[in-house]
Order: sequence, then C-alpha cells, then structure tokens
Amino acid sequence: MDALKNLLTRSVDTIYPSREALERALSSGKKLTIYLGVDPTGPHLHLGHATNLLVLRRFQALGHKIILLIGDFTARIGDPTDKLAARKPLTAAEVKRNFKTFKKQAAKILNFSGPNAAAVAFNSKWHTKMNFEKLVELASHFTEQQMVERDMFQERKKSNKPIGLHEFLYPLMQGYDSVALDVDVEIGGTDQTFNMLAGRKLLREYKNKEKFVITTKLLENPKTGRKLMNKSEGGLINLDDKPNDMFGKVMALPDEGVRPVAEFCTEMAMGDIEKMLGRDGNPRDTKLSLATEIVKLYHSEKIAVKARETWIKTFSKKETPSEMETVRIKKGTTLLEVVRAAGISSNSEAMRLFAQSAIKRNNTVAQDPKKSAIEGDVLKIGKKKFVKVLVV
RNA sequence: GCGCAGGUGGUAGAGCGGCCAAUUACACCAGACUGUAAAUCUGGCGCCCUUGUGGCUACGGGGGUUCGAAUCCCUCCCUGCGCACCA
Repeated sequence: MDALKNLLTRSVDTIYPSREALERALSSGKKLTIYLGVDPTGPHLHLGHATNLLVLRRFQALGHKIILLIGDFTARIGDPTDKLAARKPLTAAEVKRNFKTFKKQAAKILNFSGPNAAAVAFNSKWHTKMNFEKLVELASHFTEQQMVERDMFQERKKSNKPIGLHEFLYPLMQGYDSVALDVDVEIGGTDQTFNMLAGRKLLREYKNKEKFVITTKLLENPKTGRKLMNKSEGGLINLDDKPNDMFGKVMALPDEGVRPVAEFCTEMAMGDIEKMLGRDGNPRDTKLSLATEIVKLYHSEKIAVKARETWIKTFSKKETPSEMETVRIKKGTTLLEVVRAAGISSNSEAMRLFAQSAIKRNNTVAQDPKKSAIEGDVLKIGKKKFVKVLVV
C-alpha cells in the first residue's frame, strides 16, 4: 500500500478526476495502460523528463503497460505552450535521429525489453491519415470559449499578442492521441494540463472512457519559482550528459533545488531525502550526495564515485583534472587558435576571454593570445573547461 | 477591402536625421568573493583585423531623399485593434 501511496504522491501535482478514483482503479488489480508524450524536437531528454519517466517506471514495476509516445507529427506543427521557441519544421530524418537518442536515454529508466516491456508509438501513424472531414468533427467537440480560456491565450490576448488559429489545433491533435492509443492514463508536466484534459474529454466522448490524467510538478526553485531545467539558463541536465558534466551541473544548482531534484529525479526513498536534507554542515556536502545519486542513476555507481572524486579534485582542491579533452594542433599554433578549437565561437569572444584573464595556461594566466602552444600545455578556459594540447 | 497603431539585438523595451553597434532591464559570459551554489561587486556581451577618432554587416524586405537614416518619403510583406463584408 505504501508503494501505491508513493506512486500517487511523489512528484505528482494533481490527478484528474481525483486521486481516490485512480487509487480505486489501481487497487482493483486491473492492469492499466499509461502513456507519456514527448516531442522529438531536440536530441536530449533532461531531468524534467526524468520526473515523468520515473513515475512511469513505478507503474511498470507494478505490471502496468507503458507507452512512450513520440510526437513526431506534432513536433512539426510546434507546441504553442513553448511560445518562445519559434520552431522550424523538423525533417523526417531529424525526427528519426532524435528518436533514436531518446529511446536510449529513456531506457536508462524504463525497460524496453523483457517482460512487460514499454512500447513506443508515433503519432504520425494516425495524424497523417486525418482529413478535413474528421478534423471538423474533432473540432466540434470544443468551443472557442474553452480554447481561449486557456491561461496562455488569455495572457496573449491581454497584451495583444497574436494567437495563430493553428494553435487551437494543437490540443486537438494531442488530445486525439489519447483516443488513438485508447489508454487509461496519461502523465505529463503541469504545463501540459490543458492538452491532456482535452484528451480526457475526447476519450470520454468518443469511447465513453474515463482517462486519468496525472500532472507532475515541474522542477523549479521553490524560493524564486524559476524553472531549474531551462534551456536559456544553461542549467539543463541532460540524461546523456557525460558523468563529469552531469555531476558539475548538479553542483551548480541553487541549494534550494536539491529537494525537488532529489524528490523528482531520483529513486532515493523519501525518508532518506529528508535525512539528507536535515543533516548539519556544509550544504555543499548535501549536494555532493545528490550529485552522486544522480550520476549513479543515469550512469552507474562506479562512475558516480569517480565523477565525485574528479569534481572534488578539480574544483574543491583546484587541481588539474587527470582526464580532459585534447586539442590536436600543428606546431606553431597560437593559443588563440587553440581556444577557438576548444569550442569558442568567435575570435572576438576568444580575445575577450584573454583580456578578462579567463584563460590559464599551465596554471598561470595567459596574457598573450599570439604565443604558440606546445605539446602538453593545459589550457583552462573560463571556469570549467580544460583542454590538453597535442601536437601532431 | 477601409481606417488606426505597430514590426529594433536571446527576450522585454528605449531611440524617431549625425554624439547609434544602438539607453535600460532580464538572460548570458568572464573576473573578484565563495561551497564551480545563491546573493553581491566589477567588467564584457554583432563580426573581422587588431587596439584605432579602424573596417564590415545590422534596427521586417526593396527602393528613394540627404553630405549623413533605426530615425524622413514611397512600396511590398507581416502583426494587433476597430469598421465593413457575413451567401
């Protein structure tokens, strides 16, 4: 019973129509079908996705059927929920590539093989068959008022921002996914509430079926309300990040982020999380525990321990890490060019870094970008980037 | 279709003939301080050469006026609001 309670509360914001109803359905012993929709708009899944995947994993462990729905069709239209990103249409090839890496990343959490393997579906399967007649019929299930009522449309109306007509179709498409998949439960972040409820309504009207909707909490700083996994803020922790990067990014989280990340993105027992947070001492050490836990979950325990050691060595003790990227150069290449080769996008940017004493060569500030680099030089660029020079 | 108001850097939003590569805020980068946290302070934030009162590209697209335009004019495209249309 505890597992069930955990399942219905951890990371969960709201359950529609109600928690009690879903609890009844679950304890009846019936196996439910539950799905999560993801848009293959980029190649990475991040900790925000992990929240949902972990909940799904708990369902999977109880024997329920999991479907990961890839929104390969919807990705081409662009979800207005994320209005900042004016999306360019993705090609079929891009979608395919993104999906491949998606599955690999999701597989760190869900089982895609063995007994009760999670299934994968693509919504282009039914959406490409949609025609105008069906679309009109589908649209008749909603009213203009219901659409406009949506928060984000209200806001845009208020500020005279455009609302594309096609944006009304998005919830229809996503809602129709539920009908096509004929599922019992859908899960998604609270930002997807509107779309998921559209699917609930459709499923009821087409198939007389009550779909449950589970909305999960978004990862945000409880103090500022700011999103923790935000592309523009560079705090994105991707599931396929290299162990050391992943570790470092967790360490860079604001302290307040420890609780939500531990609760939503790990399998640590809730009691242990409380214990960890309740510990006295340097909050950094709490974060070290969390970072280790995260890397352990998405890589392995052994790798996590190593990443922890590397981090302490590099950043706490300020030693040069033992492993780093190498840059292969010809003899006589300048430091400036090495910095460029290490991923700095423009010369101006690189020159700025030199001027700001952000470039260190073998532990001393490099002043002159024109000096040649030699074999074995270690360049530190900014706070966290180290490269080793290899002359070929 | 008509009228009015708009379209500026990652975002918001100033500028309304030269002092504009463009105020400011947020985001971002670097340095200091630290716990690679946050907060704070300092600097930076188109590109290129380099370090100069430098060159190039840029304020929706195109054309024009002017010694000189993000700023004025014409035209096209786009958005919002209102009106008209509504078999």
